Amino acid sequence: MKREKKADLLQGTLDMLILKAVSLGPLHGYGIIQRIHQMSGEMLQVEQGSLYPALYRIEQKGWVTSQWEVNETGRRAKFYSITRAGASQLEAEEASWDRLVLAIAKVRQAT
Amino acid sequence: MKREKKADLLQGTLDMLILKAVSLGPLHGYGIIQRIHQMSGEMLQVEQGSLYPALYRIEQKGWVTSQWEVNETGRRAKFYSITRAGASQLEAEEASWDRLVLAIAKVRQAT
DNA sequence: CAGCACACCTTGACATCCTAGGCATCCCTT
DNA sequence: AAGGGATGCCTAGGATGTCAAGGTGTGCTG
Repeated sequence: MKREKKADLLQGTLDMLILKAVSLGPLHGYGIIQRIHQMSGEMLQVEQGSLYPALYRIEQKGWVTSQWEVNETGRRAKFYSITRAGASQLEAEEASWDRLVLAIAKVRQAT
Repeated sequence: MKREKKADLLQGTLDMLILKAVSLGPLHGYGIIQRIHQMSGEMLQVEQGSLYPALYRIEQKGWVTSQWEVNETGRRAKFYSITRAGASQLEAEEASWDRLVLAIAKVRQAT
């Protein structure tokens, strides 16, 4: 089983992406994947095996809440909504991301 | 043992930082930590327990070579030099990083 | 009715990172 | 002279997050 080294997105960024996607309005898991894919201009592809554990994790931390509903096509799906705590977590992660991007930019511009 | 959630830098960025630091000239492990710290404007702090395994990994992949030398203060230290393969790996990782930063920026600007 | 998209979930493997140690040398201060 | 701190290397163990690969079921469409 040759493990191709993957790492599409870096560890730690997924929570931020999910929170961002959900912050635009309640959404179910499958839709979150699509929304992130679309928002990123088809650059980011979140795997289901990454998403569902992440959603569980995030819900445990109180950043989102979930409830089963029926979507517009008549299928049942678990809709996630962002909480107040989730919104501030999103802010914090975005700020942290900005700091990291800045720091790495500094390293890269060094001669 | 309460594990404080850390994750100073994201997984996957360390190799790039090390390669960048070494690309400016041969350097030993301890110095790499200091150089990254300094280049980042004191924002990034690489732990020794992260660095040395990473260096071993990177050397195995042929991206750096090492040899014991004596530095200007008379201490023996293992100096790492970047290889041709390491240089192109650095380029690839920087390009990949740019793509990720761009993709996440797109997600974040979505309304 | 076969196949695909939708929608959920779990398991196991894996890489990477951090904490927390250990070891040795040199220099500075007390 | 002793002690501590900085320099310099390393390892072991555990925590985490992601991915590949599987499984389940429903509804639509050709």
